[in-house]
Amino acid sequence: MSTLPDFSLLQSFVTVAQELNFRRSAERLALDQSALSRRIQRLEAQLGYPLLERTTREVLLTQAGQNFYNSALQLLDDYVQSINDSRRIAEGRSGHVRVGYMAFAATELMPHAVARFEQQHPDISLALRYMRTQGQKIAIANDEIDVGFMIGPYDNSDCHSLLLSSELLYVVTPRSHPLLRKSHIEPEDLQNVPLILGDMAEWGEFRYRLADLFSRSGIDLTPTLEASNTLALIGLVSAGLGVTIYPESLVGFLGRTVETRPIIHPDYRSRTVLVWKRNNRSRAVLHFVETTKKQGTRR
Amino acid sequence: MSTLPDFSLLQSFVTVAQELNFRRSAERLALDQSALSRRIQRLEAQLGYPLLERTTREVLLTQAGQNFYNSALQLLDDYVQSINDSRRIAEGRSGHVRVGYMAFAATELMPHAVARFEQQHPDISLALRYMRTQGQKIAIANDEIDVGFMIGPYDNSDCHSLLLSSELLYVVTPRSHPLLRKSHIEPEDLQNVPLILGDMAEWGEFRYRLADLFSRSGIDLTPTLEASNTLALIGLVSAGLGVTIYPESLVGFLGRTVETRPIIHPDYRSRTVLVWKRNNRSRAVLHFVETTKKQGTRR
DNA sequence: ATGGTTGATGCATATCATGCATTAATAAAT
DNA sequence: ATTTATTAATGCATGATATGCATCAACCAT
Repeated sequence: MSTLPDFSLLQSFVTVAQELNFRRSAERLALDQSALSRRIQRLEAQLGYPLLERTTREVLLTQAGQNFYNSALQLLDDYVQSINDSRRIAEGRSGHVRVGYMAFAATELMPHAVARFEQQHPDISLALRYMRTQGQKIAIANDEIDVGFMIGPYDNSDCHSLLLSSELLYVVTPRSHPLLRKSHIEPEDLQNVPLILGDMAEWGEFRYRLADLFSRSGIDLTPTLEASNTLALIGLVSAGLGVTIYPESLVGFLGRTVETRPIIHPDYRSRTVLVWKRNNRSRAVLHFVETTKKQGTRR
Repeated sequence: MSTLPDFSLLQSFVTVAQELNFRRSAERLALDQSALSRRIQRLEAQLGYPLLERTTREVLLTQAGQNFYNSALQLLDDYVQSINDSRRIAEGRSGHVRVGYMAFAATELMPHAVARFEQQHPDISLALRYMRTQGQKIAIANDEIDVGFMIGPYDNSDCHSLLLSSELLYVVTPRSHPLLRKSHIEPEDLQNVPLILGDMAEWGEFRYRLADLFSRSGIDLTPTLEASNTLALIGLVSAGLGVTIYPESLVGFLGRTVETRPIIHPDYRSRTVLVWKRNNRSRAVLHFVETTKKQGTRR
């Protein structure tokens, strides 16, 4: 067989296979019934075997025709798909990176990385999703995002982890509070001080790590109040109901209704890492990691 | 895009992508270089994006061209494969029908239909599978069999159903039993008579329908014994442990160790139907149905 | 027996792809 | 710097192919 039957023949056959009637099929294909009849005859001649059994009153598929019909549908679908895939590449969307980030990276780390990356790679599109740390871990494992800005460290043999920042922790107090007499806070200073923290649903990772830190200092970190969002959190602190603990990355975004003091202790730092799967070989993702890496680690 | 680029264009592009030289490619394709140049131009025009970057001295693939080249190779391969698959079907048996049957059709209905069909269509092969009614319903839905001889009626909008037989039900008793005084049985006669039936795993559909029939007569049809196969069933009846109920189609295959009496009641009949999917357009299947239909409905 | 519908066929025509000749561009050779 | 050789693109006449129209044969319903 020197030539493959053309797509117009495949599409014609698919229509006839569905209608089992030449007149209606010709109508669907916007051509004369006689032209359709000849197309099908040409197709069967080129293949060398019949696809249809027909009288002037009845059209049926042969077994080969049934099989060919199924294949033809798949072929046509794959073809259109490949044309569209190549078009996307031609139109400049040569890559795509799905980025997850949590609150601490939302103020500087992620925006700076994204801004720099888009400047250097305008042809690669990004999809940004706010997601708490635990959710990012799952989403990376499930290939729902490519990279994640999360609280670290994160030791997972399936993933790379890049340290982006290691920040001081700050105590946030009402405008008038005994702790403000000191220029900096030691963990022991927080013993028996009413504490207001974000709830576990949103701040789980942070809470878990704080509890770990304080427990090593022999301090039970049980909040007297919890809040679901930062506005409520800061509102409660402003009202004098207690203090909270913030990473440095968020301190610059506080209003004038509260005061802050750094916690001085070699271990009391908040780390943010960029995580991505070891087996993610996407060039776009590797470009993103390179760009973020070049920002340097903020200390 | 109203038309898909034809295979001759794909094949031409694939050759150019491999040679990266129009003259050599035209030679391979046995056509004039100018014709090849226009083919590639036509292909790029229909796709709407460039596949090649070229001067009079150099031909390169664009990113889209690279991607399209990979897809085109796969498509062409799949196409040839599907043509050959369908040819094998066309050249081998011109058809194949997968037939399911359950016990009641095993003695006459299915064998007669098969014998007649093979005589009329020696070119179509059959695959017979014993399968209880419920299993046949699933197998038809999952395209594991084409037609099924099953207990009916079976009302399913996705399927055709052809009534093949409507048979009397018989009571099978030991050689000596009080019920044998009567020439025929009425449902009420079975009240309080020990009953032995096939277990639900093998006889589920029959059991379900019997229970429905008897419940309408106010009779609780709970067997005192169950058996997994007919040999055990009839053995228990012979031994005087109770009676069972059989459809007419199986009565002729009983031994001399038991006696039978028909159940006379307008509703107490066992129906066998042939079922096949409405969207199964296979000519072979339709022939099988026609042949079975011509046997007439046994009453 | 008649009428309506459907797939196939003959024929003239429209449409499209090709080969030939030529041109413009470009790299290699001098 | 100039010349030569090679290659992709273009104009044009021609050949090849597909189509629409009219018609026919087959077949089912009435």
